[in-house]
Amino acid sequence: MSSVPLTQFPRPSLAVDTATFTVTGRGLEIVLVTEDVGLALPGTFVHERERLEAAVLRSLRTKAGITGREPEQLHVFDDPDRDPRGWVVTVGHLDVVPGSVVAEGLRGGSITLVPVSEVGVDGGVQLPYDHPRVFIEALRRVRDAYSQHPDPWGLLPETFSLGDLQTLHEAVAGEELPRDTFRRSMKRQLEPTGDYTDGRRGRPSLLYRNRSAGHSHHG
Amino acid sequence: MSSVPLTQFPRPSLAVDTATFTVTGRGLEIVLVTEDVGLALPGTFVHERERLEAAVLRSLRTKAGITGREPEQLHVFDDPDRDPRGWVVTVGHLDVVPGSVVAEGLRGGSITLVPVSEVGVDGGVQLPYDHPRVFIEALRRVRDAYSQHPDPWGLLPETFSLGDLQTLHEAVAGEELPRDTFRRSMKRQLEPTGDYTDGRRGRPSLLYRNRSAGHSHHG
DNA sequence: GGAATAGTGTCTGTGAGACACTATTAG
DNA sequence: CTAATAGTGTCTCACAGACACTATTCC
Repeated sequence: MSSVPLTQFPRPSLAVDTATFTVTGRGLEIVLVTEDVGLALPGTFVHERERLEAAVLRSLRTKAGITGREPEQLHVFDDPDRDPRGWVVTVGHLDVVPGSVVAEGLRGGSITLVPVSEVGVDGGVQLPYDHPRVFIEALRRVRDAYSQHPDPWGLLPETFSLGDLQTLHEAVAGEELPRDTFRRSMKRQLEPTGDYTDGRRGRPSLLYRNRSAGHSHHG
Repeated sequence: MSSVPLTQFPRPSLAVDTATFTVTGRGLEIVLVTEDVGLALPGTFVHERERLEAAVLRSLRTKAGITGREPEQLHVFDDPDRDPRGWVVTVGHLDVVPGSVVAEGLRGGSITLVPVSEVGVDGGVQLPYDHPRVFIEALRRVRDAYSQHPDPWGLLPETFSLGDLQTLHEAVAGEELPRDTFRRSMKRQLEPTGDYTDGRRGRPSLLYRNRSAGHSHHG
């Protein structure tokens, strides 16, 4: 970067698009909003001197009526012809929120939840623009993170049983997981609280908490 | 993204910075150029309707005198105060090139090679701006890729011995690797040619080639 | 022969996956 | 009691790491 005045260079419009996931009784779902082109990832242009993360949170709040948590950058889409209105560079993002957070948006009718298995397939929902690539990369990252850590985005409450955890992981992975292997690999990363569940059917189960409270879905 | 005219939004300047690695007799090194602020990663502003990859290759060619190969996006740096000249958003990139490619730039005196172990340490080279973060993330990715694949960026010639490959991997990793484990894990991913080295000291070794010719340093 | 490099065989520990069994609760 | 869930023990397989040995070449 040299010392040429900045005004000498034409500048692109900068936008963000966000793949937001949540887990419901139906499994892993993605949050979509209705645009001119149909169902799409919520996005917005970045305001002057606004941070990308702030733009993501703003778009989730105003377009989807939900409170984002920790937007994570995925990839920059820079095809100069990707938007017919002009030169627009978009940064794809990822976020994961608990079901309670999307409830408001759902009541308001501003968002649509779609199971990830129905995105991009025949008879399912087709996303516009570069959104399919954002979706695919975001889904890959979420599944990667959950295959290595108990609860990278803190979807579960402070304490939880291994059964709760496995139900969550199976929703994210979209398939059943072997029970014994799952428990052994997860127990290493969890801290037993000494308390037990009760009131449920079957034998009460030990409650655990995450060993390292801080989130870290990197690596 | 709504249908509001694009001109309604202020736009940031868009730039790229690239951490380019190469392997020399001294090990893994990074390509730096001299700017007002001292040694820095080569970078440039993105021209109108130019792709990020094209801007990266252009900056490597004009500032470093080297031919880039496959720039890969790392991360967007969006702190509005990161550049005193105004609102500049930078996309950090990564590339890895063979030693032969940097030779021209070295003769021209436009670049400086610095061993990665001397970047960011006391008594070593301090990078300006966000460049330390680009460097660290880029180094992590290169080491990750080489710990899983034989030669993700094709630094070795078409055929090579396991000894050559191990020397390369030890340069990248910055540490010695266990010989037997290294060979067994790599042999699975390589195809023996049936030919042997000759003219070297010691027992001649089988030559291998990469099983899948195409590059893929993703995952 | 000695130094240097290449290649192989074997043992141990760890962890994944499969399978089976016991334990504790609700109804 | 049965159904349902939780928890444990054991076996096998694959692979990493350590170690030791043999093989082939240059000097």
